[in-house]
Amino acid sequence: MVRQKIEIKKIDNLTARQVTFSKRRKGLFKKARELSTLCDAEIALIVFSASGKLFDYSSSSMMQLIQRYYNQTEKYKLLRQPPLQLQGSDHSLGKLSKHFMELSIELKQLEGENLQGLSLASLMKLEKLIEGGMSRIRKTKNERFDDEMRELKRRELELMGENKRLNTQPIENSSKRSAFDLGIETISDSICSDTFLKLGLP
Amino acid sequence: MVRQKIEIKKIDNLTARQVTFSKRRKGLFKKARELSTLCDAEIALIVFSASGKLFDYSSSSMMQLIQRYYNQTEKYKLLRQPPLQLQGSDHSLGKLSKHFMELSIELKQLEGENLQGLSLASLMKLEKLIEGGMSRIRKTKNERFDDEMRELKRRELELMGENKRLNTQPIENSSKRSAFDLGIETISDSICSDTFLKLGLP
DNA sequence: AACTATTTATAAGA
DNA sequence: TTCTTATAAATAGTT
Repeated sequence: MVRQKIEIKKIDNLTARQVTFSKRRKGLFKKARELSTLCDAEIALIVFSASGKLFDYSSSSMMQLIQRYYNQTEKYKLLRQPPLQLQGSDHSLGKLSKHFMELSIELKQLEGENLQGLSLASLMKLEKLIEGGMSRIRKTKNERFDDEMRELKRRELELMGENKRLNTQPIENSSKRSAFDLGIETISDSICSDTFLKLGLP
Repeated sequence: MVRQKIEIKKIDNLTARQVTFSKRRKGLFKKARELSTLCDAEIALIVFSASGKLFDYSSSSMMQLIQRYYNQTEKYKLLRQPPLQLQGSDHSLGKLSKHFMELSIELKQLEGENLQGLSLASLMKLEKLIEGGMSRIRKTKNERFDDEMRELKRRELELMGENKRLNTQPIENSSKRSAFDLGIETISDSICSDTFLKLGLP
């Protein structure tokens, strides 16, 4: 950009790279401060050098800014992800259940960043607290799972019965059978892709 | 800075401020990208406009970068403040950490009544959500535990060294030695009752 | 760390 | 918003 225009790609020479890093970093931080002051913007800037040294600036509290960032992006994600209640059967989510979901999402947002501030004792308490909630979630989940299973079994029997009945009456029944298969596939699908895949499971 | 040099203070005129924000923001992000490319640096940049709109850039994953930032700053904190003030549990909780605690308590209160309204898929999602938080809690807890352990070991060695030194000087050392023993007992105590017994560790 | 020739960024105007 | 342009600021290469 000066004396001779340079190409924007990694600078090969180590010394030159370090010098440029130092100069441009200073420039970048200055620009960040200026933008914040001039335009009343909130800015967080984190820079790690290639050697791992940390440089940072934030116009106010780094914690608050990052929190605000999470809130925004998480809200956005929630909006664009037609969140699974729709495809399944639960239009029945009450207000409190929704609140519950929101809470756990907020929980998710919080732990990554704020855990660092907690003491060992606090972390242990937290673990116990959440363990308790978790066990009840698992219990309810398993009950619900049993319910689903029973329902599937029941439908299977029902369909098999129907199938048999149709077979005794020699009228085209292949379409009926494929309808059954489709039904099962849809349910498996909603468990697998929605729960396991989307959320990154074992 | 052009046509006429400007002073770095909040621009009064709203329109001018918005225009400048747009221009300088573009410039700032460009500089950030260039620095990252040229010097192999890791950069995270978060900008909120005065009106609350979010703009962000990160040379790799924002999450990873922020996590790395926390790790660094936490290490720094550990170095400056000799910890061990953990038994009188959480006076050290920041606002957000407190919020986290409150949330998990609310979570605990809620599940009893509201879990019933959730579908299997929702419950599974919830489980994963909380499991993720939990694993991070455990990870952080273990790191914290290691830190404390190391610090205790270091102090133990220090005291043993001092003790030896005092024993070689044959001036009334019996009182000194008992002081040493007392010190160790206090430390063991804090490990046993506070950490292992109270909260049930591996 | 300084210098300086150029490039780049940008304030003001259109 | 976008462009133009005069000028301030940043900086690559050099010392």
